[in-house]
Amino acid sequence: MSRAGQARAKAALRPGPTHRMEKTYQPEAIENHWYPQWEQAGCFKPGGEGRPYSVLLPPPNVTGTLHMGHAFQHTLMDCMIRLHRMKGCDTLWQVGVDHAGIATEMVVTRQIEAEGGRRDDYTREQFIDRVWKWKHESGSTITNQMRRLGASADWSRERFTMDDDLSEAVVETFVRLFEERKIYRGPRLVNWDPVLQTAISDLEVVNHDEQGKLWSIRYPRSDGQGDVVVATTRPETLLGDVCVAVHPDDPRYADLVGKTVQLPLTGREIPVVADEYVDPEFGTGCVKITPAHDFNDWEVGARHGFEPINIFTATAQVNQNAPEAYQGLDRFEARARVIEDLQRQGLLVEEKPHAMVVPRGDRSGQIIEPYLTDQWFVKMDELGKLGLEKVESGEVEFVPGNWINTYRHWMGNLKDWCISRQLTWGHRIPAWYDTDGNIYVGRSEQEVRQANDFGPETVLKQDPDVLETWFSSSLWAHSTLGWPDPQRMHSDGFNRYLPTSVLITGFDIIFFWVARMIMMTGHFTGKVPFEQVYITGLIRDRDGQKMSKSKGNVLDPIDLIDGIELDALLAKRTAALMQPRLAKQIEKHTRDEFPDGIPAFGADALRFTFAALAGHGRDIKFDLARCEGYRNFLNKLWNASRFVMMHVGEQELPRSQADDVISRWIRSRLSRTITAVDAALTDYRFDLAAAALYEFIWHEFCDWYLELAKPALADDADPATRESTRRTLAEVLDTALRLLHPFTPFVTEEIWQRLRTPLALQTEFLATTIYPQAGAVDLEAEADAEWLKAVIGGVRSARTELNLAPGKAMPLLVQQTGADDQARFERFETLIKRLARLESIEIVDQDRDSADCAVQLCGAMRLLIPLAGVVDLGEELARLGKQLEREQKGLENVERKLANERFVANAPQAVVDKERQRLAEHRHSVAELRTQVAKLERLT
RNA sequence: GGGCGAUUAGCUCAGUUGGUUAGAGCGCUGCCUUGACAUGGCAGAGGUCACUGGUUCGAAUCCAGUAUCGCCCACCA
Repeated sequence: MSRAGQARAKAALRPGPTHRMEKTYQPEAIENHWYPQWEQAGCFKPGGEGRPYSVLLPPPNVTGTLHMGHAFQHTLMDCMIRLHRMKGCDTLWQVGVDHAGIATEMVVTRQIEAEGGRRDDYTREQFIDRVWKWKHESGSTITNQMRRLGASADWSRERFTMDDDLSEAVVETFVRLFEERKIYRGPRLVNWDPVLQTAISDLEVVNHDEQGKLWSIRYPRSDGQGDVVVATTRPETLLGDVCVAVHPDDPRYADLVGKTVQLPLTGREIPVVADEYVDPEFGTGCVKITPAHDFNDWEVGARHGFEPINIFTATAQVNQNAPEAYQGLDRFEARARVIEDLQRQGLLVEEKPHAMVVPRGDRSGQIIEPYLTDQWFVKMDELGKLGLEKVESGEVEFVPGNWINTYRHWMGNLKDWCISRQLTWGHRIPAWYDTDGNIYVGRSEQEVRQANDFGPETVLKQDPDVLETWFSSSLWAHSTLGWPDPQRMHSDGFNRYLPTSVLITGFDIIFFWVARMIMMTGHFTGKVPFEQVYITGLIRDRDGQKMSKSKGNVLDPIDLIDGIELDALLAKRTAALMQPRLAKQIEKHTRDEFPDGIPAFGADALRFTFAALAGHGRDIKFDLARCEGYRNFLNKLWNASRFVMMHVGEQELPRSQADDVISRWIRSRLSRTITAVDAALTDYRFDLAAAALYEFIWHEFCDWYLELAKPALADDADPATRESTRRTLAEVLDTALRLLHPFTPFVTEEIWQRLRTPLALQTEFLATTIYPQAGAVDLEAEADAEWLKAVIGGVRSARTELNLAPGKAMPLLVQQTGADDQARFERFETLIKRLARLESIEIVDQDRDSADCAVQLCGAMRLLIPLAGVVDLGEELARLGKQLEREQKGLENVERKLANERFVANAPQAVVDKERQRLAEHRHSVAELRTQVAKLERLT
C-alpha cells in the first residue's frame, strides 16, 4: 500500500461522523462504518476495575445462519452487554460456535453428493478433514451476521466446541465421570434413526399426530381352546414377540395365564403372562409384547425375564432373527407382507383407521425406531439432584420465574442421559477395547496403556462412537473460561467471570442445554454457570405461525436490515421446498404480505423492534409495521439531532448552566426517563425500557422541548439564554443518546460523535462512554410545563374542533385567572403565542361577556377565542354539549363514590381527598359549560 | 392425562403492591408542505377489559368456576 493509501486507511478508521447529516436517516453507511471502528479500537474487550459482568452466547450451530430467534436473543444480550460496559463493568460477552454433529455431517454429506461423490468413499479421517475444510470456508457465516446486527462481542475470545482446549475439557469430563461411576455403557433400547443410523435423544424425537391403522390379530391357543386377539399398530413386530400379556385381574383370561399361544408366521410358541401394564378396557385386553421394539414392552419383558428378540438391522430391515421369508425386507415392506400372510391364514381379524402418535427425528423427519444397541450413558440420579438444588436454592434464578415449574418437572423425571452417537464428526469417546472386549477409559490411548501396563503386543481399539453435541455444550460455561487447565483458568478469568451474570435463551433448550450446564458446571466447579436465566418468547410471523422453511414464512433478519426485492424474497422462500406443491400458496401469501418486498430498515430499527416486542413470557408476533414505526422513530431522532446540531454548531460551547423553566423541565423529565429505563432493564423489561425512551424522545424532547426551545434560539433572543439553551439542547441530546445506545448502537454513535467537540467530550466512542445517572426531579418546573401544555393544548383543541384556520393567528382572552396564572402568562407569553398561534393574549375580568367567544375550560380558567362571526353558533354549541356530557358523566361517577359512606369511611384519606377535589373540579366545569351553553342558546 | 400461559381499541401489545374518565404504537378520520423531520405536525374517533360468580368501600388487577386458543410434558397396544 502506498503511503497515501495508508494515510487514507488510517483516516477511514478514525472515529468521527461519516458525512454531513442527510435530510433522512440512512442506516446503511452508518452501520458499515462504525462496527469495524469499535472492533479495531478494542471497545468490546473486557477490562477495567469494575464489577465483572459476563454473558455466555448460546453457541449457534456452525452450519447455521442467523434467524429471527437468534437476532432477537442476540439483540437482548448485546443490549445488556452494552449497558453494563457503559456502566463501567468489566464486561465479557463470551461467544462461540457449536460443532453440531448431525447437522454438520448432513451439510457436508450433501455437499459431497452434490459434487457427485459418496459419503462412503471417505474414510473416517478423510471425512473429518473434509468437515474441517468446510468449517474454515463456511463456518463463520453466522458470526459475520452477528456483526451486522451490532453484537459487541470480544471476538478474540471466540471458541469452537471442537477446539483443542474445549476437546480436552470434554475428555477430562468423560474420564472423571467414568471414574466416579457416573458413566456406564450397556445394551439399552434407544431412539434410533434408521436413516442417519445413530441413536438420538428423547428430546430430538418429535411426536406427530398421524392417521395410522390398528390391526387385530388372532393368536391361536396352543391347547386348541380357541385363540386370543391382540391389537397392534405395528404388525411386523410380531416377528419379535416374546409373550402375550393380560391384566392379572382380568377374569376373561385368568385361565390363560401360564399357558402358551402360537405366534403366527414364526412357528414359535409364546407364553401368556399377567402384568399390571395392560389396560383391560382397551381393545381386547390382550397385548403382544415385543421388548426389542417398544419401550413399554421392554419393561414388561424385563419384569418377566424374557430375552428381547431384535428383528431389525440398523437400517430397519428384517434380520436373521426372523423367519427367512421376511429377512431383508425393510420395515414397511415387512408390514405389508405380514398383513398379507396373516390375511391368507385367516388370522387377521380387523383393520381399522387409528389416530396415533408417530415419533420422528427432528433432523431427518424419519420414523424413529426403538432399537436395541450398546450405548454410553450418564447417570442422572445425583447430577439431577444437584441441578434441582441449584435452582431451588435460588443460586440460579429463572426470569420470568414461572419457568422454574417447567424445570422442576423435567428434573423430577430424568432418565439416564444417552451420550453416544454413531457419527463421525464430534468428540470421539475416550474408551478403548482389547480383543476380549474389555473397556478401558482414559485421556488417551497412551494413558490407558501406561495405567494397565500394556505392551505393544496388546491390541487396543478405540470406541468408534462420538459424544452427542450437547455433551460438550454442557461444559460451555466453565470450559470457555479455561477449565480444566489451571493456567488457562487464570488467564481466561475463570474466577472473575464465573458464574456468568445472565443467560438469555429460548425455552426450547432449557432441557437440552440449560439444565445440563447447571449440572455439569455445578458438579465440576461447585459454581453455577449463570446467576439468572432470562427465557425469551418465540418469534412467530405476523399471523402467529411458527416460522419454518417448509411453510415458506421465514423472515431473514438480514433482509430486514438491508431490504429485499419481492422477486428475490419469493425465490428465497420457494427454493428447496420439501413439498414443491406449496410454492404457489407461499408465493400468494408472500405477495400479499410484502407487495413491494421489504424495505431496508437498518439494524438499529430491527434491534429496537425486538426490544420493544420483548414482553415477558409470551410468543411474539413479528409485525413489519412495528419495525417500520421504529425506523421512523430513528428518523425522528435523526432529524431532531440535525436541528440540535444546526444550533449547537461545531465549536466548543461555553460552559453555562441553563436555569430557565424549560431547561429545568426537560432535564427533570430526562431524569425520570433514566430511572424508568434502569428499573425496566433490571427486570429485563426491554419493552418498557424501549417504550420509555420512545415516549421521552418523541413526545417530550421532539414534540415539546424543541418547540419550546425555538424562541430562545432565535437570532433576536437574549444572548445569554440562547447560549444556555444551546448547551441544554446538546446535553440533553447527549444523555438521550447514551440511554438509547444499548438499543440502537449505530445511529446513536453516529450522532453522538458530532457532540464531542461542542461538549468537549473526552471519550472516543459513545460505545465506551459512561452511562447516565438520574438527577433530581424538578416538580416546580414540571408543574409550569404542564400548565403551559394545558393552555396550548386547550387553544389548539378548540381551534381544530371549530374548524378555525390553523395557520391564522388569533387573539385569546382569559378569564378567572389566579395570581399564579397571571404570572405564568407573563413569563410564557412568547411561547404560548407561538405554539398556540395567537396574535395576542389578554387577561380580562369576569364582566367581559363570553357570548361571542368559543370557551375552553382549562383548570379553573376560561380561555375565550373571539369568534367574530366566523363560526357557526351551532357548531360551538355542539362542541360545548359534548364536553358538558363528558363532564357530567365524570361528575356522576364521583358523586356516586362519595355518596357511599363506606367508601368515605374505609378508603385511605388521600384517595378520598382526591375524589373530593375531582368533585369540585367537575362541578365547576359543569357549571361553567352550562352557563355558556345558556348564553349561546339565547343568541340563536 | 398432567403442567404452564393467554383472552384489554380494527391489528399488535402495556397496564407496578386493587384507587382519576383503562393507555401506547400501527391503522382509521379531519385539517396542515409552519426553515429539524410528510419516515412529518396538530386535533380526533374508537374498548361491556372473554364469560359467570365471589372477596372488597372500590376489581382489567385478587379468588373460584366456565369457554376459547396456544405451548410443553406423558407408555395406552
